[in-house]
Amino acid sequence: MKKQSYSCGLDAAVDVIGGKWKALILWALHDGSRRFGELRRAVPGISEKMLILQLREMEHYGLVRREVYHQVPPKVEYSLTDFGQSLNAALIPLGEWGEKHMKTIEAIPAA
Amino acid sequence: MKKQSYSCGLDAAVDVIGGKWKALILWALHDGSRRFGELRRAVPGISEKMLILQLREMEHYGLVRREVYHQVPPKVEYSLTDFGQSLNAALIPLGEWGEKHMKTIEAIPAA
DNA sequence: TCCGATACTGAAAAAAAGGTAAGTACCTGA
DNA sequence: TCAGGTACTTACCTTTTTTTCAGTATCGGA
Repeated sequence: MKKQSYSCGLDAAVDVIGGKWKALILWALHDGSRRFGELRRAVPGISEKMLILQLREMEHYGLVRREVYHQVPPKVEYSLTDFGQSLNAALIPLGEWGEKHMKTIEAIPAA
Repeated sequence: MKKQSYSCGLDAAVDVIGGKWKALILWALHDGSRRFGELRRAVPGISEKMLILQLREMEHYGLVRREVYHQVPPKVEYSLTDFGQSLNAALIPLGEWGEKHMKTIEAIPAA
């Protein structure tokens, strides 16, 4: 999930949001901070394991900020950093493209 | 590489350009048609197998057009369809984001 | 005292993706 | 006759990614 050098900007960007879930998590965070459990519900189908794994990676990349509230029961809030927000903004056209062509894409047989 | 339904447009788009190579191939085709061998050289590090696999998938999705010239030695040209071009356009901001932050991304340790 | 909620962690297995290397067919030119 | 170029195909193997599922700690409330 990490190359040493990139052939172009898109290459680098794909490396960062690569995988099945990161883009969706980023998206789910676009309107403010969310707790772990909220995110799990916001990203349908994701397992707890994957959610944490991806969040940790995104935190490592500086896309996401993690804030722990020492309470019981525990509370952890995730939010986008400026870097994360800039990436999210760059993803908007792609999201719109997908929205526009979703019908077409869904109609394509899997095999 | 194909879900039944998508939770949002980005979800669908990521499904379409998912994987290590599709975005790069799309990119390599943005300025006109290319032959198989040209593409292989244009996308550094890709194996012939992966290139064909991805091209076939993209053809299947209607992103790429394949034209065979019955000559010897054989000649096959790949180019973007309008659909492919629209996707490519949606990827431009992402490419620019990657370009802009490439230094930052490269500086992040892999582990 | 036991249950539930929260946010995780770890091991193991399954599935998907990618890599390597060899082989195919065809004609051309040496 | 034989190597060379093109565009693949096939089989096999390794790596990476994702899933599954059980388990941890804490405290409040029934």
